[in-house]
Amino acid sequence: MGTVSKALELLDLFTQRQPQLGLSQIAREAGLNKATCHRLLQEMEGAGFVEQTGPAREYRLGPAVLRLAALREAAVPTQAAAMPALRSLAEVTGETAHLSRLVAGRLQTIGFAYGTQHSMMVRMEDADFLPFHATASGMVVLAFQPDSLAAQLLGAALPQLTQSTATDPAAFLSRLPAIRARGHAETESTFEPEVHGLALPLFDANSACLGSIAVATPAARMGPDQRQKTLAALVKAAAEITRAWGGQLPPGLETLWRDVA
Amino acid sequence: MGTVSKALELLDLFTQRQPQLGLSQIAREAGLNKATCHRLLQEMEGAGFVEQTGPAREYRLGPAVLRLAALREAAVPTQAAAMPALRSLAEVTGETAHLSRLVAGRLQTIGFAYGTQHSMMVRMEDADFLPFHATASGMVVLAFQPDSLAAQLLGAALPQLTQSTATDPAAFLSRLPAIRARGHAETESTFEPEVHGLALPLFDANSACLGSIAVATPAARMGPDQRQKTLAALVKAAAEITRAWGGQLPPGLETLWRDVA
DNA sequence: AACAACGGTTCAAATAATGAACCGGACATA
DNA sequence: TATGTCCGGTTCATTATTTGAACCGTTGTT
Repeated sequence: MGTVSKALELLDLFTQRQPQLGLSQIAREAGLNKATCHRLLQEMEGAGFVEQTGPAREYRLGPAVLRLAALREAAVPTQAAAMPALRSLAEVTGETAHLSRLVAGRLQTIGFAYGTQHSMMVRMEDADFLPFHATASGMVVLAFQPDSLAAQLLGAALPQLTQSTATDPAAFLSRLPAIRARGHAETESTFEPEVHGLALPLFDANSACLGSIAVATPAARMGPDQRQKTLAALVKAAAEITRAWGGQLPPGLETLWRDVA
Repeated sequence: MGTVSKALELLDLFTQRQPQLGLSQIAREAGLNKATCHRLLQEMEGAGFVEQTGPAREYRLGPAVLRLAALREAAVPTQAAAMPALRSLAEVTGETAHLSRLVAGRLQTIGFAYGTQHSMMVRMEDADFLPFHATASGMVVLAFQPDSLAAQLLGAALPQLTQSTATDPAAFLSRLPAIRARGHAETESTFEPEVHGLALPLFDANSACLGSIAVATPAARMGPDQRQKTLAALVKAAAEITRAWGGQLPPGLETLWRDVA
């Protein structure tokens, strides 16, 4: 792996929960030598991608990334184009809707919206990575990848997040064709107890699946009626976002979804 | 210069006007070998920082930057914290307000807002770099840097953008003390003909100037009354943003601004 | 006083980056 | 159709950079 990849991987260590990291911690988590990390961080600091804060000299993401994101959104308005459909989805279902897409082999949260009816909601965090094996989003995205790619993205070690989490990669992969045939993925309590997930795939212009749209519901509120309503709203939102992104549904899926709605 | 810096510099080539670039063009503009560029871009593509589009195989910024920007804003809500004051500034003055900050030795546009009264406005673009020598924002930021840093940031070659643009670095630098004493910078037709600029500095917790807030007005609309109104609104907005950012005005400036308003 | 963890630095050894030349294809010109 | 040019991409011997164990000074704890 080249130096540049190593440097960019360091940026992945920053999360909502750990927005600031010390040098030693970065080196530890990245599995790199402290001196190497220091040099890489120096270079990235010079470009404004990270900055050092306060007396503890911790590192955090720098202001240069704001410019890049603004340019990206201006060139390819992925998030902005999807938000109306996402908000409408949250409103109609009354639940938490979220959007994720495949970025460099991981599933990245792009946006989310809350419904307004209920006081108890499934909480989402922006800019997170979702585990493929424990979320409806991850499952549906994997289900619509070529088999070998799906196995590769899934990886070998599946952390057990709840009692219901799948932990055997082979068993997990064997369930993907059924998801593909159904056109959506459904989970309950695989990511967090009492959280129900329902996800549909999103496609690019070549009918390749590059993300998903999903609704997360407290399990107690998910019955047959709510499930039907959620599915119908998801189909509508998925079609709208795919259109907004200039995507193309793979053959068969359109009719499959039409029956649901 | 290290490999990482070279790679990150490639990202600077992408702008609003050139959101997509071919390999040869990137190599040319960056002054690097084509093979080197190709390898750097490959690595960045693997991390989702750039992606290749269509049959021409041009490169553009990738979706990974969105996550970083979201995290940055969550950790340090620079833009979000400043937008209310910026919008209010645009509304009160009726003109185009914009906010910029120093990032890796350049002045980067962070946000802007338009007034609503007029149909003719000075147009702004987000995520641009502003020239130090031809904008009120650039001048006021330089004026509040240590002398040696100001000279370094300014550089040696000052492109002549209009008839009124300053082109001699030494002469330009000699005017900075007066700007610092006045507490604001003013330009007319130095960046683009018939555009008047008025800018105030913004400060961090150590009273170091890290950016500016400015109002751009069509020269035809800028008279004594409008100028006074704009200055007063700028003082208010600058104080508000400095406070929101946890900044500290340098001694003397507060009283200086109080007289203006 | 002893210890551990921190951020940061050093320098010989190991490794990765570099770039001139090259390839095949697309396009324009003649 | 022949010729030339520019494109994205690749190759590989040469070169220069990256690497990491050991180190430094500081800080906070026991």
